[in-house]
Amino acid sequence: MSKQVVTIKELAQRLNVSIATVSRALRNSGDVNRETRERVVRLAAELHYSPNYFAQSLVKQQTKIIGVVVPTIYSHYFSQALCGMTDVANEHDYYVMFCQSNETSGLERKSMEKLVACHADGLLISISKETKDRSMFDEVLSNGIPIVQFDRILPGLQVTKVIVDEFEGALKAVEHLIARKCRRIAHFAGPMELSVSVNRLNGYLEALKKHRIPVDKSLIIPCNSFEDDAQTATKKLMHLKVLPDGLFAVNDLSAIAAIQYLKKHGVRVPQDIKVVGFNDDPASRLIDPTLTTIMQPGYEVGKLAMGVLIDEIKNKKNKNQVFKLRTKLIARESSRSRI
Amino acid sequence: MSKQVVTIKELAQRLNVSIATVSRALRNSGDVNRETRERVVRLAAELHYSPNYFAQSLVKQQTKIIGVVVPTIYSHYFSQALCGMTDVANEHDYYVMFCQSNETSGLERKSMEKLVACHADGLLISISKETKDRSMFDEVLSNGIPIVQFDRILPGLQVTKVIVDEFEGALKAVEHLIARKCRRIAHFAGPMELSVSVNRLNGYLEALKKHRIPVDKSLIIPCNSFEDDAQTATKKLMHLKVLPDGLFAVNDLSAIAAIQYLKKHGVRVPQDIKVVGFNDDPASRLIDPTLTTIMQPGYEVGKLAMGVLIDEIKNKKNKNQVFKLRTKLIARESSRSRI
DNA sequence: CCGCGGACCGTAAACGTTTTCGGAAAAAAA
DNA sequence: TTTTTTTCCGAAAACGTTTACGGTCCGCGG
Repeated sequence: MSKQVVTIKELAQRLNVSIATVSRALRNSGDVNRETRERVVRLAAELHYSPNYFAQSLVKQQTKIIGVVVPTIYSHYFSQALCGMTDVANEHDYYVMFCQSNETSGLERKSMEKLVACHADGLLISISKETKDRSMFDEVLSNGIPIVQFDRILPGLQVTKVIVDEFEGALKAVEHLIARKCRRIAHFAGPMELSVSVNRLNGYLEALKKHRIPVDKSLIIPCNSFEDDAQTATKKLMHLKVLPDGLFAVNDLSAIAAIQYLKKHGVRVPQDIKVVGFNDDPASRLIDPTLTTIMQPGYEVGKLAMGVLIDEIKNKKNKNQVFKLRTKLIARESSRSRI
Repeated sequence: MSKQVVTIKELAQRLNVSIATVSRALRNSGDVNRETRERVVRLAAELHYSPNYFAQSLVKQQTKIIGVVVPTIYSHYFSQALCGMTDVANEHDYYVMFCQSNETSGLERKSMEKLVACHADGLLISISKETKDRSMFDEVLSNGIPIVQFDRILPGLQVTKVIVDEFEGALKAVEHLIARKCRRIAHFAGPMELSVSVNRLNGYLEALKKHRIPVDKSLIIPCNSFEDDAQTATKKLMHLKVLPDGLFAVNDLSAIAAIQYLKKHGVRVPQDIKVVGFNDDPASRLIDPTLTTIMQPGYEVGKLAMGVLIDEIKNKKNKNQVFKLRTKLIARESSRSRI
C-alpha cells in the first residue's frame, strides 16, 4: 500500500469544502445541500475514490472481518464449507480472512493470534487433530471476539457450535447394512482425539446394540484416513478367522482404499462384503462399485456457521447454541443386496 | 470488535510513561532504558496486549493483506493452490483475504473493489470464465496495488503471471497416446474463453502435426467440464462412423465420466480406446481402470505466485515476468498397451 | 565552572476516517 | 424589524498506532 491515491482530504480541498462535509455527502448522513452532495459524489466517482477501510474500522470499532481457521482446505468437505461461508460473507459485506492450521495446534494458535491482532469481528473454527488446550480460545473470547465452532469441536467451550449429526449418520449407515442382512460388521475407526470419529464409532455401537448384535472388538480397526493406513486396516480385516459381511468406514477415502484392496484380493463387493463410507466425496460415485455413503451437508454447515456468527456479532449476543445438521444416506452399488 | 480490550495508552497510564516509550519498548526501536523496557514488556504480556493491526497499517502504509480471488475453491486444483499460498503467506506474516468469483465477472469485480477498499498490499487472481473486461484490473494497478495472475490469465495485462505449461502437458498427453499406436485421437475441448482450454487444444493439434496425423475436426468435441456435458460428448463420440482409438480429455472429471459411459456401453478401456485426462484429480487413481493423466503442480503454483507477489511488494517492482511450471505425465491403466 | 555528549523520554504530528457540537446564514414567523 | 427556526457546514475530537524532534538530566573533560 503505497501512499493512498485519493483521500477524503483531497476531495475536500478540490471542492473547497471540509472533510466533514465530504464524509457526510458520501455516507448520506446528516444534512448536506443537494447540490453539494452531488458535486462530491461526482468527483468521488471521477477520481475512483474509495474510503480507507482501516481508517473506518478504527473509528467504527468493527472490521467486518471474519477469521476462518480450518485444519486443511485440502478436503472436499472443508472446501464446501469454505464455499458456503464466503457466499454468506459476501451477502453481508464481510471479509473472510483464511487460515490453515495444517493439523497442528501451533499454527492454529498463531493464526488465532493474528486474527485477534487484526481485530477480526468473529472467528469460525474447526480444530486441528492436535488441539487439546483451550487457553487460546479463552483469550479470544476474553477479547470480546465471538467464536463459532463447526464440524470439529473442542469440548467445554461456551460458544455456538454448528455440527453434523455424525452419530445419527453412522447409525443410519450401519442399520442400512443390517437391513441388508449383514451381521458381522466391521468398522474402520478414525482417530479418537476427533469428536467426529468418536461420534461415528458411537453410532456404530448404538446400531449394533439396537439390533442386539454383540460387539466384537476385533472388528473395530483403527484407521487414520490415509490411504496406507486404510490398506493395513483392510489387511487386518482379511486376516480375521471369519471375514465380515459388512464394513462401515469412517470416511470415503478409507472405504475406497478398502474396496480397491478387497477387489485385488478376490473379495467381491457387495456380494461378499458390503461397504458404506462417510462424506459423499466426489470419488465415491466414480469407483466401481460406486460407494454407498453418508452425505454431510458441508456447504450448508458453512452457510449456517457464518450466518449465526454474523448474527451474533450484530446482536452482540453469544447464543451458545448447538445446531445439528442432518446427514443423508446415499445408497449405491457397494451395499446392494441383489445384483 | 467491541472497544479494544487493552491499548498502548492503557499500558502507558499504568506504567506512568508516555505512549511513545511503550511503543518504542515493544518495537525495540529507539533508546529506552533496559529496566523500563522490561517493565513494559512484562505488563504487555500480562495483560495480553496485542497492537491494533489497523492502526499500525494506517501509519505504516501497508496492510500485509494479500487478496486472493479464484473462480471457485470447489476444485482440487484451486484448493491446492490456495494451500500453497497460505503456507507461504504464513511464513512471511501476511494475511490472506479469500474471495470467490463463482465464475461470474460481477462478483469478481466486487471482490476486487473490496480488496482495494481494504488496501490489500497485493492481489492474486485467477479469472472467471466470464471475464473479458480489463478495466477493473487497470484500476487496481493504478491504485498502486500489484497483481499476480495465476492459472487462468486475462491477456494483455502487464503483470507477472504464474502458469502451468498446459501446451506442453497436452502435447505430452497426446504423444503418449500416439506412442501407444493411437491414430484416431479425439479431444474433449474446454470452453474457448479460457486460456487453459485453448492451450490444451493447441497442444493436441501440435502433437498431431508433429506426427503427421491429419486433423479430423469431427474428433474435437466441445465439453464444459460438467458431468452431463461429458456424457453428451461421449455419446457423440460413440456415434462416429469409426470409433476413435484414443481420447484426450480437457480434464479428469470429463475423462472419468467418459470412461464410465464407455464401460456401460461395452467399449473397453484401454483395449478399444485409450484415455488420458488432465489434472491428476484424486479420483483419477480410484476409478477402474485408473486414469492416465497430466499432473499440474497446483500447490507449487500457489507457493510461487504468493512468493513472487510478496517479493514484488517488498521491492516495489513489477517484474512483469511469466513463470511457467512443468507438468508431469502419470501413466496408469487407462492407456496401457498390453494388458 | 562551563560546556558537551549521551541516555532516556515526552510532545505532537501524522495516518484517513466518522461524528458531535455548535455557528453562520437564510428563511420563516412574529 | 426582531425573533425563531431551519438548513447547511466547519472545527475538532476520537480511534490506536509510529516516529521525528526536542528537552532534561547526568557524567565527564577541560
